[in-house]
Amino acid sequence: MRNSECSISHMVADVPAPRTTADARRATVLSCAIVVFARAGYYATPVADVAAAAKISPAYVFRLFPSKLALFVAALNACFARVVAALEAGADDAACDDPEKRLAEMGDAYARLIGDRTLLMLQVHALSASDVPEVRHALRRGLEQVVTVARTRTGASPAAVQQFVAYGQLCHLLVATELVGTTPAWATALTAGMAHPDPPATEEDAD
Amino acid sequence: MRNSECSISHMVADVPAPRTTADARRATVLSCAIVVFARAGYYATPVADVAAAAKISPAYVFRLFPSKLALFVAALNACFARVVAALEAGADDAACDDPEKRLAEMGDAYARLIGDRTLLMLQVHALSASDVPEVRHALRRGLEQVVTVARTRTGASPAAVQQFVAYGQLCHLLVATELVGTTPAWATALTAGMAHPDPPATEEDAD
DNA sequence: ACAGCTGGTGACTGACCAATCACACACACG
DNA sequence: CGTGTGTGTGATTGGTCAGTCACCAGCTGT
Repeated sequence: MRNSECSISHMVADVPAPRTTADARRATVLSCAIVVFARAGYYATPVADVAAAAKISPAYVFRLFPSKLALFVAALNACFARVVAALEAGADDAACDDPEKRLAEMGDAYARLIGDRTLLMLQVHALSASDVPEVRHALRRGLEQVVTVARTRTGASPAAVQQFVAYGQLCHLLVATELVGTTPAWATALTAGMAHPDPPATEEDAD
Repeated sequence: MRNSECSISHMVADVPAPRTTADARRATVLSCAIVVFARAGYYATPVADVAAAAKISPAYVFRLFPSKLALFVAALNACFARVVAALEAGADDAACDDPEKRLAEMGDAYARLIGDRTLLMLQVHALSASDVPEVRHALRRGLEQVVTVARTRTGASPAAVQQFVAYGQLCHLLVATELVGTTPAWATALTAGMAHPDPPATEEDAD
């Protein structure tokens, strides 16, 4: 039944990761966790779903991460790391020195990043699970990074940073309620000026 | 073991709500559901907790509401009804005719309403559970009411309404992460100008 | 008193799920 | 070949929870 010797090439994607280091596995599990947790949130997604996405057994997830909570917090931290990186890249793109301009460029970069709902929904779910201390602390750390990078990399005023975060939250609301694609006339006031990249349709909305 | 005949009066507070109509019960269960669901969210709170808060058996909750989902959606609708009522009251309080002023008054009314985190957190949890169609639709209906009342009762511009909702969401973020009471210096930019009434401490934070 | 109706519950079930553990497999290095 | 080390899993367990059902208890009309 083994296919070691019969290494004919029509057996594709059968043993996807035959042997890796635990660290590499942890990284892939983390990426899968971001995607899977972003779908239904912390409480509604069993670790078995993450394991299936990473194509390993549920038991091994618990060897790579001490608990479901630790896995979720790690995924949340990775999520914020990506967000901060995108924000910094956006700030770098802005050649202009005007703080408002640079902040607007950052906003565009964020809008581009969350074209797929993944990183956005993970933050929404984390906010909902913020009664768990570890989640709340991770959330605050992430928000601190965002505020810091917005302040230092653009030189914008506190009020501008506040508005930046507020409209980011508005964006979360509109995307989560699916008010971006089909705007029902009463919501045109809310979606106005929201620079959302037109056709998301990346391949992760399969299934 | 029964205490039917030995109805001596030292058994106080034993049968707290001896007999009511089902409609009255439904109303109390709904109020309790708002409070209890606001604590940990839809997936993390069993209906038994709502039943305990309403001092009835879990089985009876399922007689009063067809399912846990229906109960949650009903609680969410009641939540938005209270929010809209508070917003309208705030608009009525503003004697001024200036749209910006009236909207600001509405914002103050909202800040006052969510002095206790209950209605706020329920909205946060609902947003996290918005992948459930019924929840998402209830959320959109609630948001529609909020936008409509903000537009019609203040006459504010669409951009002002958008900002109103955006800063409401920012308020949700700050309260959920407990960034309002102890602001860690990096977050002063975010909490600046947030008119949060100082001592919440209503009696529902007992237990 | 008895029937019929409505408020209310104990006890159960079937499913799901986090976490554990003994074990299997692959590769080292001697 | 044997022993050790690290990758990976099947099977299980203990617990929780949504939803159901048979049943009880009080009220009303006759």
